[in-house]
Amino acid sequence: MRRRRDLGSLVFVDLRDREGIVQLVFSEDRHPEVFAAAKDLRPEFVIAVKGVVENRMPKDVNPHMATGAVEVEVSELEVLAQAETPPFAVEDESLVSEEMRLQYRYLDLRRPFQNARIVARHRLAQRTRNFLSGEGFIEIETPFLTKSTPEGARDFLVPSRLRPGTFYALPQSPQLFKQLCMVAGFDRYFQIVKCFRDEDLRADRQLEFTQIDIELSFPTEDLIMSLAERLTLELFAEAGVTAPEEVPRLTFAQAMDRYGCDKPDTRFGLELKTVSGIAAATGFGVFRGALEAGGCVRGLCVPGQAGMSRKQIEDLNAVVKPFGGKGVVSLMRKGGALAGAALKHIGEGPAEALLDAVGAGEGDVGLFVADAYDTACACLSALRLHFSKALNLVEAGRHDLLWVHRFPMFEWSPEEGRWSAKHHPFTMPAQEHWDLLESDPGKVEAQAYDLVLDGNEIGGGSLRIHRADIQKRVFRALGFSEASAQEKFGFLLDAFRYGTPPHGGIAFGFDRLTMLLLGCDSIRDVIPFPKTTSGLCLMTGSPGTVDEKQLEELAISLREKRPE
RNA sequence: GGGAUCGUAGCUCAGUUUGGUUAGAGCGCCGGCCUGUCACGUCGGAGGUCGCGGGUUCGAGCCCCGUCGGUCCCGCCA
Repeated sequence: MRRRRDLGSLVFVDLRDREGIVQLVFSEDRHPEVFAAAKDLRPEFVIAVKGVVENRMPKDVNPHMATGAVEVEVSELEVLAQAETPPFAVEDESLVSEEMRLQYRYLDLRRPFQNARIVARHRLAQRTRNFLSGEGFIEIETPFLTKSTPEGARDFLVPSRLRPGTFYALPQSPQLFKQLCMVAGFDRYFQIVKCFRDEDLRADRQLEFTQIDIELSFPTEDLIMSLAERLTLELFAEAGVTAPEEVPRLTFAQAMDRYGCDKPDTRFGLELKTVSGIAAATGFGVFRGALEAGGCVRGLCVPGQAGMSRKQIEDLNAVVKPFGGKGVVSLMRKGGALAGAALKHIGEGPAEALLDAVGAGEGDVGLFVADAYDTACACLSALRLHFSKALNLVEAGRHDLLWVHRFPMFEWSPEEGRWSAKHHPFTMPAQEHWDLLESDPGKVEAQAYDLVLDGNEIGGGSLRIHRADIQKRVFRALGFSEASAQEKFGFLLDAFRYGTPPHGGIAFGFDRLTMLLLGCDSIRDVIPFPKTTSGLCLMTGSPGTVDEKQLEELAISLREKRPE
């Protein structure tokens, strides 16, 4: 039960279940035998009642309540379980810190709106299963206790008792197994499956999370994209969210050029422009320095913001700082004249040209960042998002889906002094770039694609390498020796020797997608029992220490963590 | 690994700027009254290691150092 309203010789009780609420009436006149017991009812008691469902008198109807026209006149009452006063009211309206919600997660989940999110998640999962089954995919389970692989995220390790000193790893994704399903002739595979990555958490990242994992044989990029789009639209429909009419495709290079980001939010403009040519013609040291170092000058126009205060402009530097930006140069057209702190260094003529280049008219401000291309992109992308929030530029109810594809195959890792796979090492390089694998790995494009929803990556995949010779060349480009490739992935290379269909697939971040479709701000809201950003479960207290006996059985001895 | 921010009653918060008598509010809780409530009303009451540890001071919720925990971000997350 939810709440009791005691009017003396008349007691009302709201009775709640998963479906909703109904009002019970305990009347001293009509049922004195149960009336006394009703006085002792308290919130969260579990009760069973018998009574007659009656229409309320017209004046007593509650129009705000789905069941407000009826009530149950109770003649028998049994208290199945009493309840202590909960630490917070089990009501949608009660304000509770997330710490409390996570500590008493079962009470938080009991709240109708939170309960509904978990039910909605179930519906999305079921819709996924039905859709993919209908498309001829079969759900195949893959192991959680598997082998640690290099590349990618940190693994969670599970010690083996039967072979002391050895460890299983929990899968970062079922990637290798789904490819082996293709080798095994399953043709179309899917799975709604937990993945484990021992990395730092965020509002949209958990240590364990759920993917909709899909793989098929004899694919093309178009085939996979079209399948993924149809699945996504099914899920939009299930969630009751209006889907966008088209799903445009951008190459990675185009996305960086226009938005400075590989998962752009396209629901608002503020597109980026490169103005290096104009900037080079000025004597401005900030511009010259960046250009001489091989960088660029890029900018964007924020309409109608020429009136920003000096402090607001100053604060923009703080927006770009976390992304390695040194600062933002701003120019305004205000009252027919130019303004901006750097105007005197840039000069009126070049300033006009810069503002023209980003499309800034009267009342607008142009913001410019001079830096290495990647840094400039990151800073301007951050500025785009900053202004979209500050100026509320996203139209309510609008959702944009788009593909970003043809990612670079490799990115240079300065720490390790080698190339590393941007997607993963099993991604098929574009065929016309195979010759560059040895000569110029940085120019190789991958047949990989990400699906982006409102600036969030909700899915990503690729066509895979199905030929052992290409796979070996990619491993070599990544700096794996023949021996280490064989040791880590030998089973995959072996499998490829026995006839492997071309294959490819995609994986959706199911939690993240659910979060976005339900309009939640945190992935934790759609996960029944999530962990905090420091990886703790406040309800169970995990992770925890274990008995010496358990460690002994595993032949594990603990040692002090070495100071960094 | 780094940055920001928060931690005061069961819950949500004010009080910290400028150290000073007995730390407050709303909700909840407990008790009384109430026959049409549905955020019931009304009268009364209880309830505090100010996250924890140390320091400065005649005196610390308030200042300093450390630590634990929540949240957000950078790095990281193929």
